[in-house]
Amino acid sequence: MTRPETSRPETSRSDGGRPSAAERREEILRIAMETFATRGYHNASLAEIAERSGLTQAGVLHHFRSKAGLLTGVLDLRDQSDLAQLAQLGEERPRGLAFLAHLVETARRNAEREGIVRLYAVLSAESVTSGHPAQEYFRARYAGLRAMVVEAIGEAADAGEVPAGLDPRAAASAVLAVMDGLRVQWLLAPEAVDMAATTDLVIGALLGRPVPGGG
Amino acid sequence: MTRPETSRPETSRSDGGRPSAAERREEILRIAMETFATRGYHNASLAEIAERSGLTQAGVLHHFRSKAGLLTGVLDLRDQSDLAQLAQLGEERPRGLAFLAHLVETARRNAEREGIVRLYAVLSAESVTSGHPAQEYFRARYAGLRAMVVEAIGEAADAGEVPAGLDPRAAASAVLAVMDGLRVQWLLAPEAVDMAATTDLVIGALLGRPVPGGG
DNA sequence: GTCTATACGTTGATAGAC
DNA sequence: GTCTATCAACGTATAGAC
Repeated sequence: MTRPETSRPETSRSDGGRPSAAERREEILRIAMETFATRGYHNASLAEIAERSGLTQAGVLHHFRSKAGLLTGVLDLRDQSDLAQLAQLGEERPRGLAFLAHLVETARRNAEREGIVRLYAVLSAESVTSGHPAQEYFRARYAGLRAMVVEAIGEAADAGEVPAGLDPRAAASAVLAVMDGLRVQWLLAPEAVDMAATTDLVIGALLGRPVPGGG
Repeated sequence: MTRPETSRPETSRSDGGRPSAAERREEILRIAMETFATRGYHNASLAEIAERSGLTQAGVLHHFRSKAGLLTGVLDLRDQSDLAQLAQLGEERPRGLAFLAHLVETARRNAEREGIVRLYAVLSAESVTSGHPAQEYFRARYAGLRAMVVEAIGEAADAGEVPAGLDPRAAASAVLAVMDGLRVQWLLAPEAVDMAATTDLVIGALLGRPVPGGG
């Protein structure tokens, strides 16, 4: 599921010539992602996305039938993004503690991908507003992510790596919540927050791992 | 500290007659709060706020000079809200572990105040978008809250209630982050998330408190 | 203090030429 | 596939009557 577009070979050419329709779509999506991340969905305008794409507004709407459709397209580009890539890993994802370590690693990488961080921070919260076109996307996303973390905690528990009384569902919510919350704090004050270290701190604490240098 | 306005006695009357200016302002702010919480700032319109207030749009702008001014007014109403009431407590706030317990209590109460939860979830994330009028407010808010939690952890540490190696600043970010992140998850799926219990779980884990029923 | 009227920009979307 | 032209709707804000 990494390629939502049906890229027809006869129209796809990556040389310096005129971009194919698929390439245009991809370019528009890339710019739309940045714009939604910077402005939020409602405050972003097709005109701005169009201008930055070197097209007119009508040109953009030739490739995506509506603004909401454009947002959907951006969210479907999730394979490059953030946590959601984990959903792409399918059955090959890391198990148990390794999965939780993967979350920390994701947080670390995200500190160098502000655009992605911003996109998810802004859109996930905006999605709770009434009638937001991404509401179902985020509801499903959180449900899926929670289930994955619950599963990983279960695997770790089977290996005896989790304190006996830990509620896996609460812990899963907590891990995802701390990652989300850190994004906003980090965007507002990057020097004051270490997303990876703090995520690791919480995961370690939940698992009963001794704090570094302490007891 | 429940009355931010300087209520001038000669204009303030709470009988059934025509509302005073101060009462009008308060009513508009209440409705604006709900509207910003439901729609977000950018997607909320003065027309909707006005209609729900029983005024025209021009009527609303007589009391607040601009939409941004209205948002500022809403945020200044923070004494009824959420975490921010802690900032109001000033020197009388609970200390050490009691402060952290207060955060959990706040989360518990918030489960019955969806409007406040929604307002802060939506606006805090929206504030990271470019040029957002509440950006400075939230930057200062997080800085202040982090400092308060750091201080509380320090007090708890002095009482020997904190693991030796715990980084107070990371822990403070983590506690606030988990509370923020839980808000979004809870708004999207209230039955799947227990904000208070999960906040308590994280705080307890960071403090090295044994998990309930386990060890 | 509230209204009507209005100015004036911006929005998303469509129609149709090329 | 991209454009120009156009649209109706909506946005905030102001002026001025009452």
